[in-house]
Amino acid sequence: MDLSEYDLPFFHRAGFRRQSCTVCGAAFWSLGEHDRCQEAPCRDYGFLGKPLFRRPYALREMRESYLSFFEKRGHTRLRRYPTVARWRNDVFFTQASIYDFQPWVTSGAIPPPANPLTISQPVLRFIDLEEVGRSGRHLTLFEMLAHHAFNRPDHEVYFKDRTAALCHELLTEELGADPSSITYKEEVWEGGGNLGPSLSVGAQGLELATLVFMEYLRDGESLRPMPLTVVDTGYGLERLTWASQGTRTAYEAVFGEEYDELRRTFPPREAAILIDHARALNFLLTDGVVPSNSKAGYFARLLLRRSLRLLSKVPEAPDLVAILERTGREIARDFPEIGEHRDDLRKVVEAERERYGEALERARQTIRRQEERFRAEGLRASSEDLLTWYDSLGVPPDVAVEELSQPPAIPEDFYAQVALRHESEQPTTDYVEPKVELVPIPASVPATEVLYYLDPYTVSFEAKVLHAEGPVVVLDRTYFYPTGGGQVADRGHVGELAVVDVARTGPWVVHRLERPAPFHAGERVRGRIDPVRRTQLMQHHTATHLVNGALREILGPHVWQAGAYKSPELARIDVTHYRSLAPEELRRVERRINEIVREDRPVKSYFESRNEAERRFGFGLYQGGAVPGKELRIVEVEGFDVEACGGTHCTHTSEVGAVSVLDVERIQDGVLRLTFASGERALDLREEHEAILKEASRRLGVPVDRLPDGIDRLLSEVSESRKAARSRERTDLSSVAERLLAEASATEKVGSVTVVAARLELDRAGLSELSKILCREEGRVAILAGEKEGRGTLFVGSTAPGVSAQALLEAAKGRFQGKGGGSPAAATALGEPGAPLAAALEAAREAARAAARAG
RNA sequence: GGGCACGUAGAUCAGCGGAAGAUCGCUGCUUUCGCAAAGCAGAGGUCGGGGGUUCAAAUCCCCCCGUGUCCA
Repeated sequence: MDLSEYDLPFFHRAGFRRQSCTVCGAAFWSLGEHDRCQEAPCRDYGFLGKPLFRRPYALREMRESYLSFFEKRGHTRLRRYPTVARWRNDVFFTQASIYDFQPWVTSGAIPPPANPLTISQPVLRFIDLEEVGRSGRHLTLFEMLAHHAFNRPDHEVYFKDRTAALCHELLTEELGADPSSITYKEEVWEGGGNLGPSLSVGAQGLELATLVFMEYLRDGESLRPMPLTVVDTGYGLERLTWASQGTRTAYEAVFGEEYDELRRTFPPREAAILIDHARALNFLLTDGVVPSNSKAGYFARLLLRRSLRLLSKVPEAPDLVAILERTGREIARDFPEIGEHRDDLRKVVEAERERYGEALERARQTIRRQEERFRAEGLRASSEDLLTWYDSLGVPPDVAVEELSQPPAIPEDFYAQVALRHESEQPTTDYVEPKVELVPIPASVPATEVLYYLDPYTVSFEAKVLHAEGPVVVLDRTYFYPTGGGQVADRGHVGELAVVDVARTGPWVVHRLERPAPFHAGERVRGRIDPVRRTQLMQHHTATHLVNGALREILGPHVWQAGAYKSPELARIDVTHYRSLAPEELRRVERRINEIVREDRPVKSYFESRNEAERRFGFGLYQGGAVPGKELRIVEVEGFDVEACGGTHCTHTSEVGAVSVLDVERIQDGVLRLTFASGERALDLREEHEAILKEASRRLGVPVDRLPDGIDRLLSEVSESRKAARSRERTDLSSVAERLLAEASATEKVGSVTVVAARLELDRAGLSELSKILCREEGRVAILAGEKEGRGTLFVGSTAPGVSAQALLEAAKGRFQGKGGGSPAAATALGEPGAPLAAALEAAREAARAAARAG
């Protein structure tokens, strides 16, 4: 990064001097004289006991000062975005305020909701988990105070100079920090293919903020300027608060009384972890994360289980739910949505607590059994076993040790060793939906006017061709709905050509035709949309909202949409829920959906300002993910369900027709998938299912309503007859056995041993069964030969002491080129085709005689 | 998304290349006025599903399904 990037007029105006840190070597700007930058680890904390600012601020006060400071300076204050980044698939959580605007706003695809803007965004940093409670300053969740500006070539808001000036004004004039104590360290920021200069703002050993200026696109080795430059600032609310109070750790400053209360029962580190996790969990659970074993849910589980472990170690510890609610009430003063669904949150936590208990109990049993086995072999559990048990059973090492009579030492770096185990794992790259290849549209082509929101029932329209290249056509206006929001694209015709796909790219709606288009720019064409398909898509999309609404109503507000798909044939929705759906619950959901359908409620679709919509409907709007932009398209099923949604919808619930839920599966721990159909398709499927039932009933000769009984009867008949066949077979073999024992040619006594040898028409299994019957008594040797497809089988069984079936087989198998083996009790071999089976039988018999005489 | 573990009788699990087992529960008998208990006897298994290797697979290999867990 070029030096001039940091050489801001503001620094010169205000009298800053560029210096360099003798410890880390970085260059920084300051009004004061410093031999090192004012950030850890280059210098120690200087504000402990000597607050950095004019006066102590509570967390709330600090947030308010910041936001109103920027409001007064022309910024629009935004409400927080969810902590779960549903609108992105590269991360699970919102890890910085700029995440709220990536990728659509930062790429320039969509205008920002306000410009410039300021926000306090709760963000999660699981990377710091181990530092929580230890460093005194790390938190799993913290609020990133930020102001952002998005500069287009035609509209420059502000960039580096004003950002630095605002920062300095805030810290010194507004908050009252000593101007000479602050250092602005030069750094380079890079992420997501973008990069730019940044300034790290430190004072008295604490990093207070980072001012990032996204300016370049990385293109291999070279840099290209971004069309849109972005001011991305981030101030740590908790750090500013801490610095203003100068308490020993950030936890005292941030959590105040709540922390003190926990300190009465727990050591500082544990108290900090508990309260930190409680805060993070309140946000996570409110934003719709359900604890599970993968993805975002895993992190909620991690926090819950860590908390439960800590609490279980102290008998007089308060209940986890109580801690969560206490913390939740405090947060709700600033974020009212937290704690709106306290009962629901409790259910989720209780479910997880129960599952953890079960998992631990199972694991304990496994460990106990394992240890018994070790003991039997004269071994003992190693620390390696502790790792394996943690990895595969989820038992923390201290719990595992409780179960062992001779426990190994728990390694100091236990969790580092766990990490080591996972180091070599290579995540397979996600399957990426192949994109329809689209010819790039020249920038000179004007934007398409989107009409499908005006009236979803219009299926025929006139438009002007703006651009046609190969099979691709862009019109000045269109009613064709492009793929989006889980709804597949419309089909139909433009002119005489069939439309095979419709996609949105930038400001255009692109129609892809079955073959190259004969159109030329300026020509007027008629667009016709396949009305049946469109109707089914509308029904399925509206039905999806009904299903979602009913699930939230019946199961609780922890239910969030985790994905959806609507085709003309079927629709499905994935939702978060902490266990599988009971048949009774499913029935209630289905009934409720169809009740709403019958009530013929209006379904209103309209645009509304984001702030107003959020105020009226809350965060539940973002079922399909947070949608950027000043305006949201709201789809409201009156009195039942409201979502921000871009799809085409029916205008009354009765148009949806009967909704039939076809299947519920647990596609992942914590996520259910419901597949359903509505309208005509639901009837089709009902008919298909009925036809299948009727056919089954016909074939079974049982009325439809008695099918289950009929199947039961059939199954038990099968099992009865199987048993009967087996017992008949045994009886038959028993009589064969008796016959053989009575026949002098087959049976002979050699000392105390009875040797039975015979050739039979039996396969290997038959020979084995017969041998078993013959060998029910002690002192028997059975030598049985059978033949199948020209290959002889020899089976030897023995209960005679000193006569090994295996040895007899060994003596005989060479005679018929047999391959095989076995145990002293039973052995068998298969010969080559045509090899002399009789000779092998005789050899075995001879060997048996010899062995019996010897024994 | 990936790693690891697990899936065997109604339940909990053992067996981990050579003839499917234990404990509890269940049924019957003995005993008892009856119950509990005890003793004896017995029923109960496509060893998750599908391929493969082998003379032989619950056991080894591959794929799939399900469950648990750890990691992102």
